[in-house]
Amino acid sequence: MARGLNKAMLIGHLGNDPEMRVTASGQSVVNFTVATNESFRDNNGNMQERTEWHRIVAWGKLAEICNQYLKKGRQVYVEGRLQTRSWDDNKTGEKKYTTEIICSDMQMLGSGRDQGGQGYDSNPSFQQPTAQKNSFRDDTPDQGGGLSETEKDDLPF
Amino acid sequence: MARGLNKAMLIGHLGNDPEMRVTASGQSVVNFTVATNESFRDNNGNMQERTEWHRIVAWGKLAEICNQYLKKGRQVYVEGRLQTRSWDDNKTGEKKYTTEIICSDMQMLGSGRDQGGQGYDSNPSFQQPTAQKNSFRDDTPDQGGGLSETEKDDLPF
Amino acid sequence: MARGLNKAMLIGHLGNDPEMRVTASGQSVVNFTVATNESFRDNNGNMQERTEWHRIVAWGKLAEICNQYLKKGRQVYVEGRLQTRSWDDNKTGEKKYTTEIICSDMQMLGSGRDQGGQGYDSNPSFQQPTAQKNSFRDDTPDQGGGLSETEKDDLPF
Amino acid sequence: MARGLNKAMLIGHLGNDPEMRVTASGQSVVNFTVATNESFRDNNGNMQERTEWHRIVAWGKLAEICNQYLKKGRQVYVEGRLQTRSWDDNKTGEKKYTTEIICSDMQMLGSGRDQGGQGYDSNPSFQQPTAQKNSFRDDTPDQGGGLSETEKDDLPF
DNA sequence: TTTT
DNA sequence: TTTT
Repeated sequence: MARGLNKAMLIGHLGNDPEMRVTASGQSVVNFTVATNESFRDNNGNMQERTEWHRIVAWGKLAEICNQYLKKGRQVYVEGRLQTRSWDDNKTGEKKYTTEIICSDMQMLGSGRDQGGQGYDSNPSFQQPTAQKNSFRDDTPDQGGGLSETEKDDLPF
Repeated sequence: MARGLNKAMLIGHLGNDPEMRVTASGQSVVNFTVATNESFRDNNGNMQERTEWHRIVAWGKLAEICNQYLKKGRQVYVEGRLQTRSWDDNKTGEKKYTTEIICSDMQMLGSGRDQGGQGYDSNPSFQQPTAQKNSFRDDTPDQGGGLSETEKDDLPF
Repeated sequence: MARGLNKAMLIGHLGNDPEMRVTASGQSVVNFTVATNESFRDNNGNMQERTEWHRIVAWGKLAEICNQYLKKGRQVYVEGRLQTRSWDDNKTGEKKYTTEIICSDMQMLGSGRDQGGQGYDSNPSFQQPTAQKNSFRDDTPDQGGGLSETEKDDLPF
Repeated sequence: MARGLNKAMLIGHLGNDPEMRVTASGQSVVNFTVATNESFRDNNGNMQERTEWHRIVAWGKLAEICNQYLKKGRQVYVEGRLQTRSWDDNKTGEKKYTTEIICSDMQMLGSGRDQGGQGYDSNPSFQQPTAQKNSFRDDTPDQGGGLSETEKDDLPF
């Protein structure tokens, strides 16, 4: 239920295996990072490469799919909304911020054959997992925003 | 020149007037914030509203258009790529991060009549500004990434 | 539940009032067109304008929101998936095709004050309609694709 | 140079090898189709698959890259704008329409190792082609729309 | 800090 | 920390 648009779309590779946990209220949540690469010609005419790293968060059934099928190195499409969280750094007492993509859609790209996966697509009975944010979720209190403070304290990041 | 996809798309309202400056090398750069609003029903069934704030950076001709036509409160569509910058906080000596959207396309939404603009669309000869990132730029060193360290030190954020 | 990505995103103005109907199975469906404008410089250096027309279809609760709040001339954001239908032209016996955007998200843009609407935003108690495709729908057979042939014959376009 | 937004984004597989030609005015143009797949549960609870076919057109340098590197079966990301063309069917004298995606960005997905390509990524000196629509093009008369009638008659579709 |  |  949006007024306005807040959308991020990435195609890149996972920088680490997904890290999964369950909140106090029983919600699954997964975190991973995705690198997007861009090449451009610098002032001297040489090709340069820049890598941008993105923090991805997925909830519920989508979290479980990410946890089960994604691995470090895997190429993915990720769609979601941008969210900036703040927290107090205990050491310095300062407020810190981090921007994450709250994932609502994920697609595995490539065949998986050479992506370090556990070979799901060599299994003929494999059903490509459906990675759209589970729809019964869309009308429920929004994850992340709707979390109780207890749950927020629980978050592994 | 991308390998992969790194795209953000917003529809929201400016939280402040654009702030423009020119780098040491003569590049125009503008900064502004955009709020996206989302309403959702909380655990108790009450409508809640969440506002997400986004930091927008535009370069070159697009910066000048943003500076000239956008005002606090104006509704806009913004498209760009996500970029996370880090800097050293002089007070604490810590590394800090901020994520921005490097704007490549901007569209003004609504009629402008009631958006605090300077009435550009009451002028019959007005040509809606073209807000696509100036194209001769696409092959040149990418702004933001391609900046010299001097210019980076110069940045007003 | 997608494998792959099939997404269209538009910002434009309605070319007609939405046309609503209910299928034999009781599903609401609405049709309208959206014009997107593009200006470019032609070979002789003159500014030219091109208008592209898009056919939009919405189902269920989203159809009802579109029908209730959208009017010819209104500026909207529309997101959906591309779908090409074919039918047999009775006169010529030939197969014909049309491509539509099956809408999953709609946002009204601008204030509505000068958009020929029925003044919803002058009503202080107005709650901006939520235009995301109703989520309980996402797990049901997909509309449009899942229609019975009877319903398809029924479609008003 | 847009007023409004007209964007399509696909991830899918090529249904045929790209077909390339050069217009009378010397512009390269390439055509290919992309299939996007969607799986959903039908009224009887069985998994169904739907395939949607999209017609892609690319111009200029991007056409040449598509022609050189894409093959039937290859997985790609395609971004572009929707354009509906009409022509007179000589047999029936009727006007017919087709909707295409005028490609402005293309990314090859997966490793290419198992995608029927000519093995470009087994070549260590291979530089991933840059597939963004050539940027000097953005300020020139828009391809497709800016074509002379002669060129349009020439088009191979 | 925006907007409805 | 990914990938080509």
